[in-house]
Amino acid sequence: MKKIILVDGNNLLFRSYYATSYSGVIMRNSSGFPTNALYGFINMMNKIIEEEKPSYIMVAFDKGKTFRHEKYEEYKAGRKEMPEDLKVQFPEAKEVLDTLGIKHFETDLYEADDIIGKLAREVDEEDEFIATIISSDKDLLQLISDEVDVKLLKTKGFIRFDEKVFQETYGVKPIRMIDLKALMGDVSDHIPGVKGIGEKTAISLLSKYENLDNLYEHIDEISGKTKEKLLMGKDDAYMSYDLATIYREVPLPFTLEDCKYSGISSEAYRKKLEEFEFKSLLKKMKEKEEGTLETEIKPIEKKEYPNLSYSEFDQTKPYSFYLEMDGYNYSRCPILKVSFTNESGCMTLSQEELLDHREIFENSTDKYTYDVKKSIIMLKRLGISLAGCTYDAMIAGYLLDYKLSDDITLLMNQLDYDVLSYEDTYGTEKRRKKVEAEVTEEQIRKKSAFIYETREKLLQEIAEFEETELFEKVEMPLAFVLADMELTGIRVDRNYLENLKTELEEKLKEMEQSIYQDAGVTFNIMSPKQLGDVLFTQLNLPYPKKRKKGDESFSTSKEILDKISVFHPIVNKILEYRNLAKLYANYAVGLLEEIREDGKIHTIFNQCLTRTGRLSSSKPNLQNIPIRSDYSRLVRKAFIPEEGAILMSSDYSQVELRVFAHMSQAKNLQEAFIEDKDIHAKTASDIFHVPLEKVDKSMRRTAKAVNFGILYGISSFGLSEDLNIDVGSAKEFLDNYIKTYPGIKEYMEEEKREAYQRGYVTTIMNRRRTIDELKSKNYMVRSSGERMALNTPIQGSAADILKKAMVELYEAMQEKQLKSKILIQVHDELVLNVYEEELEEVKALVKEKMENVVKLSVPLKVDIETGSNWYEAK
DNA sequence: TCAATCACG
DNA sequence: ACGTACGTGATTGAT
Repeated sequence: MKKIILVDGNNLLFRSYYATSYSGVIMRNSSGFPTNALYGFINMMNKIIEEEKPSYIMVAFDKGKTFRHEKYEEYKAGRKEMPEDLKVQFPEAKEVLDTLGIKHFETDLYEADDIIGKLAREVDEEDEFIATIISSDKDLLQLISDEVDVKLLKTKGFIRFDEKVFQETYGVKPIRMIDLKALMGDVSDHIPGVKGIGEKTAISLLSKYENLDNLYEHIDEISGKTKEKLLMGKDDAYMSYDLATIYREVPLPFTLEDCKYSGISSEAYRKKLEEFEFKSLLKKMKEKEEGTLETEIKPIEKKEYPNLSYSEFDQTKPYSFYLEMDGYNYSRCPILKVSFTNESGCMTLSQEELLDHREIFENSTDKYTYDVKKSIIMLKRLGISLAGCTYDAMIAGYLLDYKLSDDITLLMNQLDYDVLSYEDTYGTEKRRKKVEAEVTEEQIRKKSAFIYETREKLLQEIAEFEETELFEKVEMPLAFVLADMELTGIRVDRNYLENLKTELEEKLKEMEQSIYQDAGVTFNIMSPKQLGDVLFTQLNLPYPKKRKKGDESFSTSKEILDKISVFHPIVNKILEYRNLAKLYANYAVGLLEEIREDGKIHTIFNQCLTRTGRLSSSKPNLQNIPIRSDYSRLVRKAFIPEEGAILMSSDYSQVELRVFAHMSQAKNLQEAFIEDKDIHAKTASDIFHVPLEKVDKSMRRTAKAVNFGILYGISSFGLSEDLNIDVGSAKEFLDNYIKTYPGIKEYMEEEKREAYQRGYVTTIMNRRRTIDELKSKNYMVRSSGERMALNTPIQGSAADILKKAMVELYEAMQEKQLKSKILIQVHDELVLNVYEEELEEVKALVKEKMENVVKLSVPLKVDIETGSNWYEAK
C-alpha cells in the first residue's frame, strides 16, 4: 500500500498564525519580515513527516475567490480580508515546500478542501493508495472512507478519525458531516446553519433522520421549539448544506503518483531557515545530521511488546501498570483489567487473577502508573496494598500543564498516542456500550506502554521546568496522603442531619405558603424565570439595574434582591427561602446521601484539576461546608470525631496576603506581618490616614475588601461593586493603597510583563500555569488573563505551601506512629481527627510543620482550634 | 447540557 | 467605549 498525506496548507498556516499572534505582536526576523505562521507551519510539516513517514505527500492551498463567493453574497461578506502579515507568508511557505521536495497545488475557483476532496476521491477509486488528511477543520471529515482517514489537529495533539471513530462520535456516517454543518453551522467557516440548533441537537436529529432531506420530510414528527427553529432556518440550512459540501471534481494537472516524496531536503531549505532565523530548527537539523539528537529531549520510542504470561513477566525490573475500571466511580466499581509493561514485555490481568498475584503490587520494585491515588484505593478494596510506586503520569502531566482529565487517553492524545477515550470505548455512564474483549485488551496494553515509554521524557521536561522538587517532594507523596485521607473519611452524625432535614422541610413549607400569599399566586420559587415574572411584572417592583436592549429576562440574584427588599416583604422571604432550600438540598439531603455504611463521608480530593495548584473536593464537596452565617454553619455540628478523639482545625492566618507581601517585597506590608498586626486594620489605618486605634469596623471592612481586590488583580470597578460605593471613591482607596505600599505597583507590572513575554506564570515552587488568554486580541479576555497572571502566583504559592506542609506533617505523624489523622483540607486549613492522649503532641507538630514548611520574608502563622465537632473547632 | 444561583477559600 | 476581581462544586429549572 502506498500512503499519501494530504495537507490542508491554508488551515495549517492560519492556525499557526493565530496561535502565535497576541496583542498584535508577532514573531519577525531581524529585517522585520513576519515569520510566526511559517514557524508553526514548518514545524508541523516536520512533525507530520516524522510521525506518518509518508512516501507520498501534497499540500493544498486556496487561491483567491472561489465558486462559493460567486454563488452566495453572505459567504463573500463573512470572509474577512486576510491580515497582510499572514498573506506575505504564503508564498514563502510554498517556497519552503519546494526546497523540501513536497508537491503543493492551488487553482482558481477552488479551495484547498476541494483539491483534497478530489484527491481523496482518486484514492477511493483506485487500489494502490490510502490517504491521511491533515487539518483542524472538521469539514474535511466528510471525506472519510475505507481508505481515507483524517488526523484532526487540536490545540494540543490530535484525534484520528476513521469511519468507526466518526460513527461513534457523531452517530452517523462521515458523509453526513455536511448535514450536521447544515444544521449546526460553523462560525469559523461562515456557514450559518439553523439558528438555535447546536451540535448536540443536530447529532440527535441526524441519528434519527439520517439526512437533511429526510429530516424536513418528517418535520411534523418533531415537536416544540426545535421544529419552529428548523422551519425558520430551512433556507439557511440548505444554503449551509451547499456551502459545506466539498466539491470533488476539481480538474487536476497531476496524478497521485506525482506526489512522491523523496525525504531529501536541499541546501536551499537550510538557507530558508537561516533567512527566517529559525535557530531551534537549524539546531535540530544539525543535530540530526550529526546524530546527536539524543542530547535534546529523548524522543518517545513507541515499541511493540511481547505478550507475556505472569511467570514470564520480569518483576525485578521497574514496570508500569495501568488499572482500567469497569465503571465511572472508583470508590464503587470493580477493576476490569490491569496491564503491565516493561522491557521484558507486557501482560494483562483481570481482577480475579490479581488476587492470586498480589505480589506484583506489593513487591518493592519501582512502579509507574497513571493516577496513583485511584490505584491505591481500588487495590485496597481487594486487600492489596501498593508499594514502590514512584511515578504518576497524571501528576507529571498536571505539572507540565497538559490538558488533563481522569481519563488517561486525553494525555495520550496530546503526546501523539492514537487511542480511543474511555467514553468512546465503553459509552457514557448512563449508556454503556458492548465492547469486544480483544479490543479493550489491546487498548489497555497501550496505556501501560504509554506510561512506561513517556516517563523519561516527562521527567526531563519537569526538570526543565525546575519542578523536580515539586514533583518528588510534594505532589507524588501528597497523592499517598490524599489516598489515606479519602480512605479514612470523616465521621458524620446521621441523626443530627436527619433532624436538620426535618426542621428545614417544615420551615420551607411554611415559607412557601407565606410567599404565595404575598404574591397572590403560586409559582416555582426556585425558578429565576418565574420569580422574575412575579416580582417585576406582577408585583411591579422596580428593577434596580440597567437592562440591555432586547433582554427580556430579569436577574433575581441576591445582589438584586437585596436592593429591592425595602419595597416589599416578599423579597426577604424569598432570600430566606433560597438560603434554606440550598441548605436543605446541598447540606441536609446531599450529605445524608453520601454517608457510607461505616457512618462516614469519603470525599474525593482532586489533585490534578485546578489551574492554580489548589486541590478540589467532590462527591461530596467538603470544601464548601457553610460557615459564613450563624444558622447555616450549624451544619458543621454534623461532622464529628471518632470515639475518644476530638476534631482539630488548623488554619493559616492570611496566607495569601503573606505570600503577596513576600513576593512583592513591599516593605510596609512585610513589616505589618513581622509585627503581627491585624493586617486589615493596619491597611485601613494606612489608606485612611488615621491612627490604628481610630480604625472603626467600616474602615476595616473596606480595607479588607481592598486587600482581597489586590490579590485578585484589582479593578476600581470591581472594588466599587463589592463595597457598594462609587467608582471614584474606590479608585481613591486604590491610589492610596499603592502610595502606602511602594513596590506593589512595580511588582504587578513586572509580573504582567513577564507573563506576556513567557506566556505563563509560576509559583514559589515553580508550578507553572500557561495563560493563553494573554494572546487574545479581545480586550476583555486579555484583561482576564492579566488578572490570572497576578492571582495565580499567589493562590498557587499558598497551595504549594499547604501541600508541602501536609506531606511533612503526614510523614512526621507516621514516623511517630500517631493514631490521629488528617481528614480534610480546605485550601488554608486542615481538619484532623486527634485522639485525646495525642492532643498536645499533635497540636505542637501541626503548628511546627505548617509554620516552618517554607522560609518567606514574612512569618507564617497558624491558628488551631479544637472541639467535639467541626462547628466547635473553629 | 447549559445558565443561574450560591456554598467555600 | 468596552465590561469588569481569583479559584472551585452541586443543585435547580429550562432547553
